[in-house]
Amino acid sequence: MLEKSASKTTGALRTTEKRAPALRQSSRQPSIKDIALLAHVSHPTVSRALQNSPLVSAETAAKIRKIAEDQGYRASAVARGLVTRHTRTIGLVVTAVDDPFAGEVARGIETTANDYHYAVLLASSHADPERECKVVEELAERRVDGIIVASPRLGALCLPLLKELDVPIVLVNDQYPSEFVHSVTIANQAGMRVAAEHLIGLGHRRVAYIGDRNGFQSNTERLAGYKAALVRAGIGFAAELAVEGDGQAETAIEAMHELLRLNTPPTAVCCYNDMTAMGAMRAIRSRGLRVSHDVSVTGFDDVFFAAYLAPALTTVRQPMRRMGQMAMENLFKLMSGQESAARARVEAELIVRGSTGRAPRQEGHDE
Amino acid sequence: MLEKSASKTTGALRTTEKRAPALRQSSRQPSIKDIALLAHVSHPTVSRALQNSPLVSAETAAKIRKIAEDQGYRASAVARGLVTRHTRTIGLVVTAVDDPFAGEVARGIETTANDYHYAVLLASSHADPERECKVVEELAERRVDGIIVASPRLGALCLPLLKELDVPIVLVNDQYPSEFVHSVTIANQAGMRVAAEHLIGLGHRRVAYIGDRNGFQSNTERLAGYKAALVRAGIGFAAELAVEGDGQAETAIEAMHELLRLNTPPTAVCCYNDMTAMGAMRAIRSRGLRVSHDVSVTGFDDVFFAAYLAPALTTVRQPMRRMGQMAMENLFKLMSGQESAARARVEAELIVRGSTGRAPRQEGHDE
DNA sequence: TTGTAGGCGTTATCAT
DNA sequence: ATGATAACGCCTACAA
Repeated sequence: MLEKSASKTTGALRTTEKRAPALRQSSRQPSIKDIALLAHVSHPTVSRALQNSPLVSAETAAKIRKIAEDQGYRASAVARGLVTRHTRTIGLVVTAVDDPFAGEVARGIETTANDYHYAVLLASSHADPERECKVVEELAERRVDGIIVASPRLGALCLPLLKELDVPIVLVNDQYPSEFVHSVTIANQAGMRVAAEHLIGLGHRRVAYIGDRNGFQSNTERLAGYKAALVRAGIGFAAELAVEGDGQAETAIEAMHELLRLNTPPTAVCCYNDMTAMGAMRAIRSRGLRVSHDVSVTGFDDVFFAAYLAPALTTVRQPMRRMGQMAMENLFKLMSGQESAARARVEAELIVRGSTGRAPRQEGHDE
Repeated sequence: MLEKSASKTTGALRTTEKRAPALRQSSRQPSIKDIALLAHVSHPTVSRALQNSPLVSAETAAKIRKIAEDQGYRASAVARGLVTRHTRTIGLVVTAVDDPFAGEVARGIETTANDYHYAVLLASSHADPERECKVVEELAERRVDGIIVASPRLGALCLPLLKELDVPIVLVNDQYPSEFVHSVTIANQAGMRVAAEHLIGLGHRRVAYIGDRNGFQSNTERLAGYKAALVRAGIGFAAELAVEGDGQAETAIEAMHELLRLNTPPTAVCCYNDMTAMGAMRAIRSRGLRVSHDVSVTGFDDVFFAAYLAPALTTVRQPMRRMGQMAMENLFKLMSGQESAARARVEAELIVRGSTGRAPRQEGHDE
């Protein structure tokens, strides 16, 4: 019968959730009709006047607007949305609001959305694919005009849902390879390869990688870039040098310690992102080693604090705000029926700072 | 006539904004009536079935739900909002999404809101009071059930608007002193005083302050706490030691340089927040001085990266997520008519780390 | 230039 | 247990 989860229906959900207390009914806001009554005109006339329609005489328009303002009239976007069939609202799904990457992307999106008088409905998935589906469904119920998903693990779970939804969707920086998905991505592989090559150029031969185990597409690509650089340099890939974190600083600490406990520890490490790099740097210091002098570190993203770390972090910059802006602009195109949008790709740029330096004299050389 | 800005009316705005391209009308989503037709029942019955009302027989309910799911039916929150008069949406106003403080508060809010099946509409003011009013108005039009304003400069501009709005509002960490405003704040003054006392206890006599010129209430209070500590220690307040940034790292660099150029530069500095402290630390290093050894630094907030700076930042911790949660819970109370909420106050806690140390031997002692 | 009459997709209030 | 009917506040014909 294929209906494994009948309880997952719309209405069913609501009853299982915590219930907020009953809402007080505040004294109703004035409606278009109230204004019409006061102005001795019909409701549509009020509607027209407030929309600056040329179909209403200047004087009546002025009178109406005056009354509307006096009454503190504020058109109901929900009523308007019901009839116009669009809400001038887009949904933004992020893994966590307080992630610096997501924050900057969100800023680009929000700013652009606002320029067009759109509002942003925020939802976090906390890297839980099930929850991600839930919030997307939620957004659909609220009839958002479009959705942007930033840095999700867009599991197989969600794909059919998204296809069924027929709401325009743009993905930022992590697309599940599929035709119908529009996305803005960065050159993950090339970016990480450049970072690794930079280290190799500094004489490093034992270069490690701390990844993200959440299964993001971006991690797969960055890891590939790292490997490519090693292989190309004739160094080859050593499995013991590729460990996994979760994109958070704290987890990276343990991952870095693990690397430093190896018989032949790395002299450099490429990190999935800046948060990871920050954790790695801390682990390095906590062992009495010096970042750059003893172990070089690279990050990815170039979040705002990267330049303020000591030493400042060498990292692969993503133009995050710009990517947010592009995502929003692509979404606008999609919403207006231009299927052209498709994939946009931005280039990554290596920013060399103090966290990377020449490889130290090797004492315990392997072989 | 008191209508200084007739053009500020609702409808008028929209025409001056950039216009997004016309939206395509996607093939309509199934409505409750469509389902009713297929199930050979009336619309209200469908509505009831989908809400798990006991007023509908188990079999019809099952049949209806099956059809609804097959059709990919998704109840329209906008239609529901029109009749129920609440949208299960709250508005969140922040100065900037990508600010780490705002981000963590937002996370607390979002998580709590979601527990109650509420959604969050995001709006940033970018510290522009005019824009702040605009977004609040915008939120009102969208008929949010409540509003949380985090760290705004709630100028006089907004106050009358907020009062008129009759939407429940909770402020986080920056309240304009007024009776009708509900807020969650931290003990700004006490917190900063403890930080300053910590430095004084370490032997520092030249203690500076880098504030925030945006005119936040929190800055006024923190500055007062700083002064109080100095006065109480018999050191007294020196105007030249109190300079202003804007809460961002970059501006703090210049502010710190200014302090270090003084004839008798400070040996310690209290910063308005962690971002400011981060900038100050960078300025200190760029002059060849060492943080802690030469100049001690304290922050405020304890954002996630504070512990990862080198040296780790001594700072006054705000339980940001918790504050977000409290704000949301207070808002729920307000929305349910309990006027009790009022002000909630949380305590600040000094977290001592490596960025503060004993005052250096003073060479050029004044007097 | 303005008014009248519908309808958007729900929930709510009556009936039956 | 179910079905008519009427809102909710706005917009959009179409008619005057």
